[in-house]
Amino acid sequence: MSVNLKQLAEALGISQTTVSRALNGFPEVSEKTRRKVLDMAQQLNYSPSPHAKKLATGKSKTIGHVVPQSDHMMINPLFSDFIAGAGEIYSQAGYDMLMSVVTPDQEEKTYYKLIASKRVDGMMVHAPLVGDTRVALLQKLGMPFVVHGRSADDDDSYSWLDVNNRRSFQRATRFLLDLGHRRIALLNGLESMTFAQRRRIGYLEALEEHGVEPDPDIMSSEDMMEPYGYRRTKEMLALVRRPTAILCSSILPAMGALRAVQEAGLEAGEDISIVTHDDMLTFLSNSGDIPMFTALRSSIKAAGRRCAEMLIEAIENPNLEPVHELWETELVIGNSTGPAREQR
Amino acid sequence: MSVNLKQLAEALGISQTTVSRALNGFPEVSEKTRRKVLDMAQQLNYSPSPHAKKLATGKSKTIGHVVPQSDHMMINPLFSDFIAGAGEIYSQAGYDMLMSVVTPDQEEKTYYKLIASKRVDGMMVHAPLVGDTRVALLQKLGMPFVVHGRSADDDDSYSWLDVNNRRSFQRATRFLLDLGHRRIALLNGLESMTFAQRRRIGYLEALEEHGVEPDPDIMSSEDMMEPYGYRRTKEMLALVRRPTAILCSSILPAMGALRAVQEAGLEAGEDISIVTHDDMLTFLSNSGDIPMFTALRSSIKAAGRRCAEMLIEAIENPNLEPVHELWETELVIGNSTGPAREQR
DNA sequence: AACAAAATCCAAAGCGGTTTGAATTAAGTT
DNA sequence: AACTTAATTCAAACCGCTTTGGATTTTGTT
Repeated sequence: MSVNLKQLAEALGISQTTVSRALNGFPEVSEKTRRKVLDMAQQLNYSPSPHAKKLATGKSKTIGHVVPQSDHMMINPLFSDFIAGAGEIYSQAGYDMLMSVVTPDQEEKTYYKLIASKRVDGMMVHAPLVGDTRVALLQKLGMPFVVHGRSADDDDSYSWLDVNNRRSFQRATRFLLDLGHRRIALLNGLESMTFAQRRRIGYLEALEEHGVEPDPDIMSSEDMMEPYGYRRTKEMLALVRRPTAILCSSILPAMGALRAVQEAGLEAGEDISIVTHDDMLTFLSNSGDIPMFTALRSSIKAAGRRCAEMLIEAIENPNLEPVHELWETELVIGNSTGPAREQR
Repeated sequence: MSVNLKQLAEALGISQTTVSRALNGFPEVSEKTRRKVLDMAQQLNYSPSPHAKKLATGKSKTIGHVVPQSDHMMINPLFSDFIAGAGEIYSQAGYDMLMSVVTPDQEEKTYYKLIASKRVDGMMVHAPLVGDTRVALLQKLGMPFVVHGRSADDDDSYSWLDVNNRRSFQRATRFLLDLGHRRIALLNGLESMTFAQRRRIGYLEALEEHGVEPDPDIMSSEDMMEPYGYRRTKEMLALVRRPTAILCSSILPAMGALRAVQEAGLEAGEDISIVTHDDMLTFLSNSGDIPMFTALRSSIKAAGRRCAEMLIEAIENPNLEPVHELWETELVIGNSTGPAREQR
């Protein structure tokens, strides 16, 4: 059905060495021979054994993703979009994606093992935590990697791609302030994630610019799920001084918030405004002629694609400088915002 | 930092053969030597090279998932939960997960390649389509696989795990009929997927039992996304004879439906009932004291786990009979259903 | 003590590629 | 034609493990 190098070489009456070189585009083989080899390879349906190749070269043409089996990551619907983007690029570039789902306590060990056993040529790091140890580990082990997000503000010693979360939330908050809102709630993600921290900072900065005192009662930080948005919004609507606007960290809590608002007989964009960060999840699209939510948009799938490109680049050119990309979000006006209403 | 077999053997003053056998639990090595070998292996931090092992044994200890990069699969939020479940089991059993994101036209070729190159020991097949070719292909190639879902009703020649979709939707429909509903809408998933077909059949069977004529105007079949539920519900609410109940194929369109209902100033569970199939997505949990939706529940993550177990079982015992599991859903009563209201 | 059987252990040959160092051939000079 | 030099090609070693077939040692019998 298909042959190996040896058989191919025999069929051609040429040594394995030459055949191997011809196939791998080495310069020291004549074009004539190369043609012959390629033709015969095609004809005999030759395809090299990845295992043998990996053993011989020490490269695996594989990129590792280790996903902690906790309620914070896999839970994350962002995950599948990011993977879809990255996977697309991997396939095109001839890389395999190795995914390891592990309990958090196994995480570090898994990195070690994947790297020590040479099963991967590079690692993709998701959602860095505050004080994340993975970056240091990977640097120590000398493994190429790209971080989706950033650990610390000033660390440019590795490649990352991040959304300008601070600026993004600053803009959104300003936007609401400009509409006259003064009680602006923040439904943030878990602030153990660095991006959530940055978002809060941006939000606070904008409030301060406008001399608005932040109110802890209308700021929260939890896993970005629908019920969270619902519950917190319901609670806040019951406050004496309830917020006139809500800023959400993801479309899931935003949907929860909207549900609570509707259930209270209020109308989003009229009685209360909602702005959300929108990762453009394929299955929760905030589209339509006029989007349902006013949103800060940035495609997570596109981020996956770009991260994959960066990583492959880094693998194939080991001594490139680290690359950093800070993406700005798009502020898209939808139906969920309007001027602040008077409130007693 | 770490040694290979040869070095380990030298350190012990024993042949590689014996060391290898000791490590792999062969019987022809004395317990005394085995102990010595294991101790020294530990001490020298020996861990076998997976590449070399794969090359020598022909096994890869890897399970392949090929995900078509279309709007139907990756889109699918079910995906990440299923992966989380399966990945958990793989890790425990020492298997790697290889994920290939490909354009649909590359799909079949990808299966071929993964198998021909021995990169995988087994394949997981998701969401079979009507007239799916993957099963036949895998059978032809003699590769162990498990299907999450089923291709055809009577095909027991391979292992699958499926939810009893027909029965599930039959029950849900009966439940609504028993509450007095007669105009029951169906927001089905794409009927190119076999499970969606089965759901429709169950729905129709229940209607027929009660002598209710199905009405195509309130039956539809699309990708299971939020906007779909919203749009269709909005349309249907505008009908002269509008439905008094809606049966949804997933929690996403159900949320869309709920949004449309609330927006129309109606109350779910009072003015209109909603029942949905609930895959228990970790990020869209239909929980709480009383769940938001009355739902047919079946955990997709648990399915992932079980499928992984079945597949590993099949890989390690090649001549086992195919296994079939048909899971019943749990019918959980939530806030979204109630008796039918009179309608003019 | 002698011999067969059982228990251990080992050298070497794969698995299927890449790569080094040397040999052969072709092309270029004088 | 003789001699360099450059262009091709090759045999063999190597990557790190498994496994076959045989050799050696131990144990059990009579």
